[in-house]
Amino acid sequence: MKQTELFTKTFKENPKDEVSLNARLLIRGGFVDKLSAGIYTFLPLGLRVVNKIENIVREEMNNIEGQEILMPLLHPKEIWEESGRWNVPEMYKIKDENLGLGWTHEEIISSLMKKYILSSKDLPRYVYQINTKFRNEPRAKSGVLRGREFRMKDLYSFHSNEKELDEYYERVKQAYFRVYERCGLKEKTYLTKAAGGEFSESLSHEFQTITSAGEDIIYICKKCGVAFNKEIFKGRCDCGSEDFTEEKAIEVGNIFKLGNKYSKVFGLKNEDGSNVIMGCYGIGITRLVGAIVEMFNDDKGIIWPETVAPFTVHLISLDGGDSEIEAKADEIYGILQNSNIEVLYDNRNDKAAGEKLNDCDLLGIPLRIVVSGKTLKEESVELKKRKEVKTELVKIKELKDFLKNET
RNA sequence: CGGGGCAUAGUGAAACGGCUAUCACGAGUCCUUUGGGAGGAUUUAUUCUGAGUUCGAAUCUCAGUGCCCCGACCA
Repeated sequence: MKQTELFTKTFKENPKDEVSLNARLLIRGGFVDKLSAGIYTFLPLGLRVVNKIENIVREEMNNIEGQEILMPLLHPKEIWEESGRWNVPEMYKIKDENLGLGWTHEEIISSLMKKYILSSKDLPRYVYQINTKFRNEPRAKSGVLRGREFRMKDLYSFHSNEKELDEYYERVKQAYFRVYERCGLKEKTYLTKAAGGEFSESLSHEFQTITSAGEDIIYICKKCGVAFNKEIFKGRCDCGSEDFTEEKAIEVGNIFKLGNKYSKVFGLKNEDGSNVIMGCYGIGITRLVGAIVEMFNDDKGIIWPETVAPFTVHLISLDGGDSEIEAKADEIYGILQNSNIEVLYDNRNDKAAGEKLNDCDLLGIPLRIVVSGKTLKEESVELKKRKEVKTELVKIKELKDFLKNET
């Protein structure tokens, strides 16, 4: 993608009033535009990141036999009255209060499955969607970390008995860890025991990523590494230890054993009359974008992990209007494209070198390749990784092979 | 939902109740420029909305709206 054609814009100044680091960097870099508190447009750069993350999540859900569906966002009042959750504060109501905007989908999936699960022959079932959620937040804040409208993956599992749920629940846990690993968050993400909330009688598990931008407090057992959310923390770990570290963390996922709570309401039954057992599993996609930004940045901008970066290579032409250098940069752009490398090509010829380089740091694409008169004298280009300081010259002839080994 | 702060070009800022609301950057046009935000010329506003005080309001008062932060809440 040529940067002259890319629909976005970077900003030199931090947005006024915006304290949250992810909001500052995402807005300044032109990844997102804020329409209102907690309501964002994802511009091409930001959407590429969202899509990268969604695809990682999709692959991992498919790996545990999840099947993707897409549920509606307009929800009739009646279906929510079944479970008694029509009047919760989260619900945005529209159309004279006969429709609500979906803030979660237990009711919808349960009433759907009522038609498709007629006996234990139809079990187990694992279905998920990646979709928008609306939530009437009393206080949207912290950039994309807590929005009133956001992207979320929600997986629902249906089983004939508890044992089967328990087994699948463990598989989902592992799949979630693979998602966080692939997003670069593994070291800082802890499986955390938390309250079940209104969804579940038993406890739930959260996946909490340690960051000062987080709004939860968790206690991590120094002995066994299990974490506890402050809301249920009793000062003593299951392993017997009472030695903990306290951390601020952001909840990047949450899994629940719903048991028969919704199957009872919506009449999901096995042939012997017992209730179907359910689990549900959520990952906040756009929250993950924010968490990654909070985690990976420096004073110049974002440092995307390669797996979620909007592009792999940022090619920068410092040609000074010199048509020979420009032609050479075009040629290198072609080489990169032919190698199937996702490349953003800064071919702007009306920008000073400093502005291009600063934009490059702000956007945080993992690998920078500079073409200039200086490098062309050596028949080379200059490579620099965003997360490193050192640069190196690579002969243009050898570039293709070099990148094959790098990426 | 309680508490606090803020609201002026696209962005960031300035302006004692009083002169034509100022500056920087950005953006448009023309020229010169290109290794860390370069220079010149020129263009770029309903001071959030509504009411009030006053000879006179960006500035003071009241109400509303929006945004940010703390707390409460929170798949």
